[in-house]
Amino acid sequence: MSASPRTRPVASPPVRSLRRDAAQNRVRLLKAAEEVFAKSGLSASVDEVARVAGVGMGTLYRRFPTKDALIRELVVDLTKQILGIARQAQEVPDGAGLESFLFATADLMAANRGCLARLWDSRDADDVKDECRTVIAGLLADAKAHGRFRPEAEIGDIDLLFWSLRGVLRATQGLSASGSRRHIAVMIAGWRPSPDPLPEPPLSPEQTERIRRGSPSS
Amino acid sequence: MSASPRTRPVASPPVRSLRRDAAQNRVRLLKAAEEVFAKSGLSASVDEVARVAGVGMGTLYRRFPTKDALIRELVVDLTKQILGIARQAQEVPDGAGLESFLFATADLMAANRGCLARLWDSRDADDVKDECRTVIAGLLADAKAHGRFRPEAEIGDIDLLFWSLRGVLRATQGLSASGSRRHIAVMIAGWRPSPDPLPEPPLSPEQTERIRRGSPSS
Amino acid sequence: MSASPRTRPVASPPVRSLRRDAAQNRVRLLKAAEEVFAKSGLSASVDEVARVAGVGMGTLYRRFPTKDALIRELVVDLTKQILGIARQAQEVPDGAGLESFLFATADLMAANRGCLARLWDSRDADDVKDECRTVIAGLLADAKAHGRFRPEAEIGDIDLLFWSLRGVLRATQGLSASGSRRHIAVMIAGWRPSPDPLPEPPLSPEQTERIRRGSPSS
Amino acid sequence: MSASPRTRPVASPPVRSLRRDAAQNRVRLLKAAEEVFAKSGLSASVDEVARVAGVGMGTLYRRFPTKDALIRELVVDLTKQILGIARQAQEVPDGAGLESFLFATADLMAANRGCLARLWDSRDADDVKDECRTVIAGLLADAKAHGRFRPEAEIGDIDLLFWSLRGVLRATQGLSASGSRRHIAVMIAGWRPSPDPLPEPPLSPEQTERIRRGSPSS
DNA sequence: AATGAATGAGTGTTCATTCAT
DNA sequence: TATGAATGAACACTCATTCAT
Repeated sequence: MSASPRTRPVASPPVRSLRRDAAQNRVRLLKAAEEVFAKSGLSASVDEVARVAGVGMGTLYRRFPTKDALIRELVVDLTKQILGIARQAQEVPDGAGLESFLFATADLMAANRGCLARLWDSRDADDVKDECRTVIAGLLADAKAHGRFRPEAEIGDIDLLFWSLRGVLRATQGLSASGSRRHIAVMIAGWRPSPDPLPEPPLSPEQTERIRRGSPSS
Repeated sequence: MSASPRTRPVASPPVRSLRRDAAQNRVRLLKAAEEVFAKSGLSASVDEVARVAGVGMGTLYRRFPTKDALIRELVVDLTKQILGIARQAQEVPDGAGLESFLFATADLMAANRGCLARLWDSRDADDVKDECRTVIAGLLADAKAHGRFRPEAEIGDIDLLFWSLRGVLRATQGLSASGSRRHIAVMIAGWRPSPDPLPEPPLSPEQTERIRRGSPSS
Repeated sequence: MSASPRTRPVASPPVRSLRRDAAQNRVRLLKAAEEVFAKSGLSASVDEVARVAGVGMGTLYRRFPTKDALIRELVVDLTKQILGIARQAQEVPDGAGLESFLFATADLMAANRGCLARLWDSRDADDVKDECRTVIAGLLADAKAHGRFRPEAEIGDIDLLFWSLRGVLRATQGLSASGSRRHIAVMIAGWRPSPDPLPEPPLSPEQTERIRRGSPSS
Repeated sequence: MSASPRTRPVASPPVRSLRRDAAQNRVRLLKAAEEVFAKSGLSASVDEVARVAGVGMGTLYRRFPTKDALIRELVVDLTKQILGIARQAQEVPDGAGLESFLFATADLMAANRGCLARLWDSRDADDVKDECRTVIAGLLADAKAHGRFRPEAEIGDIDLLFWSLRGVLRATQGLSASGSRRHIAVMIAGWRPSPDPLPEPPLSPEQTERIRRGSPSS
């Protein structure tokens, strides 16, 4: 809090930093949005968000031009955290990175249910998601190389896995993350190498892409 | 089913077809609702449903007293079909009934995405769902007895599986059922008996019940 | 009920008589309308009226071109009955005709509350009402001549009295006619000749007329 | 009230007049509602009220959560004014308070016809109405004690009187208050002590209560 | 910069009236 | 002719967004 060496010099020009209270309001609004959307879904009113944040409507709309932009910001934040987790998982040895990534992400999502509905099927934070995807692809390759995942597993299967996880999290709203952890555990078991091949082919990359690039639904 | 003498000749018109029109409209409305809700979610407007069905607002409200009742009807119809599938699955030998039930249900749900959001977390058609659950519990016991499912599997895990399936179906809107079939295949593989125990405990029956009896969310 | 001399010959052409069942439906509808409107006000739906009458909507609209016409018919019927009472009151001796007319009319209205809201301020049955007014004017003159009513009483004061009576009947819906009878009694007492003149002038005939000819309100 | 030092100079604008606008709109809405309901009845649409007030629908609903609440506010306002009049009437000597109360109330109601339909048969402002009733009972007792009202007069008869007054006011919409004043004058004359007893008994308190506590009708 | 009042298009629903059967 | 299903304009009310203060 003191003027430590880390503090960015006041005059730094490239990103015009928000004034202290403005930034505070921004954070407050994001927290309130997460809370409100987690409780009542994305159809909750912006008035409710502003009320919980303790700011006026005008302030909300000064920080975020539309309700959609507010949600998008939640999505971007969450995506960035997931990317962080994925990168940490790269350090895990013996091809177990993917698994630890999945469990950690499930826990993170359980604590950030507000914007899950928009997490994987909107064009928000596409660059971050692309990077995330690259890292995950590496984790998957590593897992397969170490014999922890079936060789048939493709990156699109991780999409499937996340979509299914979202379904579990949506249903277990208000409960602990144990449901989603159990779900992840079963899915990982399903992806372990096995003499029985999967009877169903994977989604084609085109299909997956169409979904990932899809417009945000209601 | 055969052309029995009782079958009225196709061309006879003047019999009392008033009801037939009404029934036609009913079906048209349900189809339109399924289509519209599948595309735009349950928050789609009833005007849109009526427009797609090609009828006036009043007709919709003559058949279904509220928008909710319309959705409920979709849910009830689908639940009944699922129960039918479950019963057929009871005939499948060697403990494979559960698996064929899961694949068939995934296909059915893929063709009826409109009301999935209400399928498992509303109190609609509770009696049918309860019966469904009983049949499924039998299928699961059978599968476990034949060594096709882990002994740790509980009925609540089937809930988890359906919630995850809903997530996949929601994400793959507009696509074929292949994604959901692949997901089911992986999950079944995950439930196959294995020396590695699942690291996570199941949801308690109380938790599952709380979700199943929950109020319809947005 | 027998073919008495008074019975109009069946073949009489000038008014084409409705077929028996049609006339029955007409009566049933009027009774149902009276009942429904008395219970729920004139804003009750025509569906309800048809339902209570036990006929279809089409039948209702065949007999009465609009809801308004149905109400008007109730008004006309009631007005005719009031005219009948007024004429009978002409036979009462000693200037007491007006008073007996008022009590009798109050009772009649209490039993026909359905259309009271339209009774005195619409243009329905204007000819009958005009005749009614003439007879009442005679009763009033008679009452004044016999010293039973103040000489200051004018025909417009009878309008006032009926309007006030309607207010009482509206308020005492569901109760007996005793409230309205008491009200009439007090008003008659107020109109008895007295040394104290009324401090307020009567409504001008123009004002009264404007109300009587007013458009039907909601 | 005088130009005290505290009075802020008229021209000072920047003080915090947000609330002033809101209050202005509130008053404008109440005036518009009164006007619209007086002209078209309580079934007039809220759009019409908003239009006449010159504000958007949202503003109306910001001030009053439902149409009913708007009407209720009119009722409450009017009831409070009536209570004020009743209290002033307590100062009138010689038992004439009730009469001056009745005339003043008739004038007030004539200027506030919009919500009369709800004034006496809803549970709005019940506490104010109860107090009003107590004061009126005192006025009536005083009038009887001074020989200005028949001893048979009961508080329920004042209800009757007000119901009848409402009928007159409803009918004389668009006219001056002279009709209602004349009506009050006649009723007061009718309640003057007289050797002729009223031929009808009063409403029982139970009956009156049932009406006063009745649900709002259409 | 912050506030919260104002806006108005949109929602679910009703109901007088029409019309196919 | 009788039926009741179909119609659609109208209603009460909501909410994302704008704007005066």
